[in-house]
Amino acid sequence: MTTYPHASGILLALDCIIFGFDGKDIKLLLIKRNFEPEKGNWSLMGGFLHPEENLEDGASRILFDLTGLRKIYVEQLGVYGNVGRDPGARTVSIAFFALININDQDDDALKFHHASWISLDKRPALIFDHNEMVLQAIEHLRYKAAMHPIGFELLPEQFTIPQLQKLYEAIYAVPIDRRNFSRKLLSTNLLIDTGLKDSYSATKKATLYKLDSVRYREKFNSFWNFMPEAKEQVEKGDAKATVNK
Amino acid sequence: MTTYPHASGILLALDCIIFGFDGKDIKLLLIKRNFEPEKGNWSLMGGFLHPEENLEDGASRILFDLTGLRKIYVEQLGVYGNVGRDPGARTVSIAFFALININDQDDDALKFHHASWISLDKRPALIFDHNEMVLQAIEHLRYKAAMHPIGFELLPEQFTIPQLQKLYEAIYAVPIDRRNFSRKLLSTNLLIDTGLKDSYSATKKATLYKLDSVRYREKFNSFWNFMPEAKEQVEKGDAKATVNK
DNA sequence: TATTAATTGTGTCAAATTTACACCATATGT
DNA sequence: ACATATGGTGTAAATTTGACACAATTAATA
Repeated sequence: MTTYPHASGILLALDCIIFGFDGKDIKLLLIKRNFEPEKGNWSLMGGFLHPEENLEDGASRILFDLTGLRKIYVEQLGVYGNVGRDPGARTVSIAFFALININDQDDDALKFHHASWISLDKRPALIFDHNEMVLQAIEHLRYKAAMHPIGFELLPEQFTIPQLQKLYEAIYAVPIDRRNFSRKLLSTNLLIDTGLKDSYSATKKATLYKLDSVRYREKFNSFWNFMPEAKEQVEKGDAKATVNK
Repeated sequence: MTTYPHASGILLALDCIIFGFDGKDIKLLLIKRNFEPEKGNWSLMGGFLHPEENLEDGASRILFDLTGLRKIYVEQLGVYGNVGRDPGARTVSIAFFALININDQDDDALKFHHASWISLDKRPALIFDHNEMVLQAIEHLRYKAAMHPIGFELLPEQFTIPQLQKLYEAIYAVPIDRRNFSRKLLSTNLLIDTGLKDSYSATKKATLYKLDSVRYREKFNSFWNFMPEAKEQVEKGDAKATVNK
């Protein structure tokens, strides 16, 4: 600090907004804070940046601590630094946006931190400005999903098109036409047919695909509008009409 | 700090990537640093966050200091915090993305800071990780402009469609078809015809429009792909063909 | 003052994309 | 075997985009 005598140090926190998908709803991984201030209240998982650690490494450390997972998809979301946001001290927090496959994480680690997966629409009020962070993260998720096929991080490595569609429908809370979605997705040539079929589905087995990661990186910036216009769109005729004959 | 005894303070810097447009090229506002380390070298304008100041206020303070302007368009771009990025001390820097109308700023303030507007493609190497910040800012500018009609902050309050087109062409370094651009833009109903004509243009006066800010905010998230496919597209026939007769 | 050069504004048509559907296939349980 | 539920492919109409021609306006100039 001798180089910059007039500057004063500030506490730098890292907070993670962690999304998961259970096949039906988008969920958030939240913890019950076990230290003061705000002990016992719901919060994002976070921690302070270590003096000898890079930002993304700090975020990964915190995510590993909570989930037992390495190589989680993380990106910066924004910085929150309003004076007084944390009554304990002047802290500035970097919010990280993380996507994980809900089935991969370590349940014991979760229990240890009093963490739970909570549906977006049932989430409790959070401490400090964590509510704002979550809102920004949701907006970011929608924004990205609108023009890129993202969300693969939220699904197993092998997934079906109907699964991906349900994810998109959850992100936007809007029904999407099955056939148009499928066509658009396939036309990207981003999915590789594994030749396998989903063993879980109760009726006709859906094809399992995996992401062509190389192509995905290359094409990521040839954006497509990925969302259909958000208007009511109920499946009429079609299946119903096929009943009897 | 008594609340968080295990956390240690870190220096928090704010650096601004400032874009301007002179009607032809996108320019960056850079300064010659007048203190150590790296004294005399090209740098982004920056400063340290004050202990009692919000982040955006800090950025605005720094921008005002350099340009003499209030109410500059600013948004967060990202945080740079690699260990060793600043050899003087462990500092973490928040990069801010700013757009200003190049004609508005105060020349005296610029001189005081040894600041210059420099075309993107002629920019010198910058200190620390400022080069990365600029690259990210350019990418951000292109990304945003690809799906939103942005850039109004880079133009005067009243502007013509050809001006806006030149801005887009500068952002992407790609020629755009005049008629298709105009049609697409007008179809958004985002521009209000002021009834006035551009007095500067040498030939036919172009219509001056202003932005419908209310509608702009409302429609911002009904994204359109705003960029034409980036392929060579030369105007053939047309004007040339009109020569003689 | 009529002509020329440069630039702006509007229109048109073909191609590509999107939307809104129908139909068929496959698996399961009765 | 058949009813039911879900997955996969096709197609015609509507909309949007891309690639152009042509007419209008202004200042300089012949």
